[in-house]
Order: sequence, then structure tokens, then C-alpha cells
Amino acid sequence: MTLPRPRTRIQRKNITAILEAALEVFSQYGFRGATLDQIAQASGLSKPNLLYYFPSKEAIHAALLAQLLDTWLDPLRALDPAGDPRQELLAYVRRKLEMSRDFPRESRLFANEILQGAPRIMDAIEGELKPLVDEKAAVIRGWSAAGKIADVHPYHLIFSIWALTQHYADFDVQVRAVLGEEGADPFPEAERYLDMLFTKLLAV
Amino acid sequence: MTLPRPRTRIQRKNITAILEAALEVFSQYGFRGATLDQIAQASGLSKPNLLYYFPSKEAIHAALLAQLLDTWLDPLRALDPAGDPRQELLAYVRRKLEMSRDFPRESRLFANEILQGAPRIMDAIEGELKPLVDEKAAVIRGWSAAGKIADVHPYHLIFSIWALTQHYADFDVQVRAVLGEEGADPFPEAERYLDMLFTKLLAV
DNA sequence: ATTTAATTTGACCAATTGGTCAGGATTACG
DNA sequence: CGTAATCCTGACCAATTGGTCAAATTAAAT
Repeated sequence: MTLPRPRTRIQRKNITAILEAALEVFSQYGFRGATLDQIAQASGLSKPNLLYYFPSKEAIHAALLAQLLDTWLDPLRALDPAGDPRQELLAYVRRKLEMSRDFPRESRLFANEILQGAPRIMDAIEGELKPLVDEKAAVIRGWSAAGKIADVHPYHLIFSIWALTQHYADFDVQVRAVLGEEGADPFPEAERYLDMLFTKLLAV
Repeated sequence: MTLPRPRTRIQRKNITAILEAALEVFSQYGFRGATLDQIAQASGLSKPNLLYYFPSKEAIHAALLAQLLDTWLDPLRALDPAGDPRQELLAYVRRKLEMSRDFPRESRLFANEILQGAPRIMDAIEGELKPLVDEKAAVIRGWSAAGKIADVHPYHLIFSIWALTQHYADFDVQVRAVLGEEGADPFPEAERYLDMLFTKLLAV
């Protein structure tokens, strides 16, 4: 059995550049709307050079989705059943909002996939996300039953956390346009607002 | 001056079919990712036939966006400064959720435009949406100052209504996949959940 | 029934798209 | 330094894309 060669300096440089450029283009235009020429140009390579590193447009896209899914579930996984319910949920909200602030394009890549009907990530949704959500929903339901937090529908609670945090990434241009100069950076106020919203919602 | 001829039976039929088909395709794939062939096929016409009614792909898309923008702002416009603040805001939430339920593709068309950086609707956002939001934000701020509702950041309140209601349309495939068979129709529970969320949030 | 207007579409077009490939250029390594 | 490996790209390809157009067909008006 042959060991795969370690990645060369140039490979590491160019693969990074390609994925960075592809994230920009795919997150904006989706899979069908993105072109290899756009990605090649944005990465500073020629199209055949880009295809030297990735066999196809599909492969680039798949690599991005794999990266995304590798980290997207971590915040929900971190929800500790043994922890303080309110702190755990507020920490989850904060973590999700931070991700929207720090990885807006990844959020938009995901949104784009969902808008298309999730053709490439439905396996991951059904196979990983759903079981995880089911598990955490049961935890939340237990917390409610024990009177530790208000009685809320666990699934809709989780959806609301996703909706409220991802919105700042996915609809970023709208949020910034509506806020104008006054709200140059929406995230500090968003964090305060969401903290308050969920604190009140969960209060017994 | 020549009066425009009224639309013929066939024109009405075919223009409707084209816009219906185009809404399906554009809301899924965005402008760049959609093709005239797809739209033609979905509308039951040939491509040249489709182009007999609309001069270009751009023109079809523009017609859809014009329709969308014509109705999208109505619920916020209906927020009555003289009404009961809590009832007005809860009515707005309900109306927005109904729109997500009844016009999910329109919501996704809008989301797609925003993900692309809003290249074709930024004039409408800055020229119509922002002034309207500014106006209603001032109303909400007045309500808070008068102690009629809790002191919340008006803009983030409005964003949260958009985020929470549109999510059910935009992320519909994810919501339904996570809920599985148990949540065949998420909207009744969503309405209850959002009523409660905003009731608690706005409570003084 | 005839004429005029509207509608439909196969064939075609230039440009774009996701790729392929051979050969030259650059890099890495002994 | 020489050589092997890696990297790069102009030229090319078939398929697709947003259209165009003239002639045939259908619908509406007289």
C-alpha cells in the first residue's frame, strides 16, 4: 500500500485559494449559477489549472459542503444536558450568532443549498442533523417538564435560534441597507436583542 | 395615441403559465442558475414561444420581482400607529407567517435575490423598504417610550419578525426533514410558538 | 367563407460552459 | 547540477445557453 504524498507547498496554497474563491461564488450564486471561470478568476488561476487540483465543479462544491457540515453541527452538539438550561441555550444562541458574524458566506452557502431543495445535503440532514435535533429536543423537553425553563416547543425553539442567528448572515445586505450608516455593524445590538428575547422566552 | 389592445385569451393563459413556471425555477436556482429551457418546459411552451411573450430572461425575472415587491410591504404598511401595540405587532407576525405559508416560492425568490447581494432590488430596498421600516421603527420606539410595550430595539424587532416567519418558507425542506412525519405541517405549531414568543418579548 | 391578426416552432446563431490534453515551465530533491 | 515530479496553460471540444427568424398554423374579425 502506497502512502499518499504529503501536500506540497504549492498545493496547499492553491487548494486554499480555490476553496476561498469558490466559497465566495457558490455562496452567492449557488451551484448552478456559479461558473468555473468565475472561480478560476477569483482564485488567480487559469481554469485548466484549477481543474488540475479538483476534477470538476461538483468536486469543489462537495469539498466546501463537507467542510461546512463538519463544523455546522458543533454548537448544537455542545449543548450540555447536565448544564444549566438557560445558560446552555443562551450559549447556543451566542455561538450561532458568532458563526453568522464570522462565517457569513458559509451560512449563505448553506442557505443556497436549502433554497435549491437540499439536493446534495439531504443525506446529512436526515442522517446527522435530524437525529441530533431529536436528541436535543428531548433534552429541552425534559428541562421544561422539570420546570427549569418555560414550556416551549423544542423543535420550534431550535428553528427560531437558527432563523434569528442565520438571518444576520443570509440577509446581511438587507439588514445593513435598512440600518444604514447608524447600524454599520449590526452584531453587537443583535446579540443584546437576542439575549433578551431568549431570556424572556425561557423564563418560568 | 393608440390604446393598447386588451390581452387575448391566449396571452392571459400563456403569460400566467410562464410566470408560474418562472417563479418555480427562479425561486430555486436564482437568476443565473435558471435557464429559459427549464422555464419553457415547465410552462408547456417552446422556448421561442416563451420569448414571444417576454423579450428576455431578464424581463421575466423583473416581472416576478415587480409582483413580489408590490405585495411584500403591505403587512408592514398595515401596522397602525393608533392601534394597540401588542395586537398590531402580533397581527404583523401572523400576517407574515401566513405569507410564508401561502407564498413560499415568493419568499424564496426574495431570499435568492438577497443572497446574490440584492443586485436587482437594492433600489426598492433603499427607496421603499428602508423608509417604511424607519417610519415603523419610530412608531415602535414611541410605544416603548410610552410604556405600552417592552423596551426593544425596533429594527431588530422587525428583523426578528422577518427572520422567524420567512424561515418557514425559505428553509421549508430543512424544517420538514427535521420534523419528519410528526410535523407534516409546521405552521399551526409555528403560529402558536411565535405568538407566545412575541407576547412574552413585548410584555412590560 | 375569407381575410387578417396572433401564435407557434424548427432551424439556426454566437457566445458561454465544463471540461480535455499535450507540451512547456517551474519546483523539489538527491 | 541534473533529473524527476509537479505545475501551468493555450488551444481545443461537445454541449448548453439566450436568443433570432421565417414560415406554418391557429385564432379572431369581418
